[in-house]
Amino acid sequence: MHKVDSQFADPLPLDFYNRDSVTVARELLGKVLVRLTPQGLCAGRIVETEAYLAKNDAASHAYRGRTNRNAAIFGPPGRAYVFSIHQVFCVNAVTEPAGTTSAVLIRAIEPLAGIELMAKRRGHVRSYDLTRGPGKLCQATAIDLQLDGWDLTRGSRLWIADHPDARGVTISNSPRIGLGKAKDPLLRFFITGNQYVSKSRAGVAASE
DNA sequence: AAAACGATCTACT
DNA sequence: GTAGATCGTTTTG
Repeated sequence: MHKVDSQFADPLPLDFYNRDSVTVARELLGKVLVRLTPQGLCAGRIVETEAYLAKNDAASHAYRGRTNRNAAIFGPPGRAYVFSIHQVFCVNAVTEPAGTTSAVLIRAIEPLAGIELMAKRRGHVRSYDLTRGPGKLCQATAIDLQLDGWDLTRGSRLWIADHPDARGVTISNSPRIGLGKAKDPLLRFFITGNQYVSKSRAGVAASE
């Protein structure tokens, strides 16, 4: 088995996720998404997130009730919610206590480790396209439906850790992506100026 | 059983 | 900046 690089070894604890989605979405920026497979370890710094709220959030997958697909977001925090759409997968971190339906979508990461492996999975694309986008980062790190409901606090297969060189990040936010979402509150968060943040959707409201 | 719907991506101009 | 591909999941008849 591959030895986990000690700088990424400690998963964020349950308490980190057991808070409201907006707080978790903001604080996930700068953290490191870690994926361990038999092929090796991949890791990337989270640079873009999007919060989905428990109640009155028509954009949430849980808004119209529980189904087989969205069961994970009705469960406890600190788990992954993975779904497929348009031939790709997207990954969320479930937040707030079990029974609520909040989550944070991971929209982009900046590659830190296992870059060769990620590039192999993605095929030949320009470097900044490697993990810029929720579907792309899942392809690069081999996240699929097998990880739906996975416990992110276990520190195996898939987890999130502190950045080894913790430093302040400058955060901005902007409306959600997608049609009809323009009037939504500012629930998409990203690290200002990072090349792996979605282009053409630059932030509107600086904060922090 | 059929139809509709995207928390997307790529390839254009 | 936008059109079109594409398919698993959900909803409807």
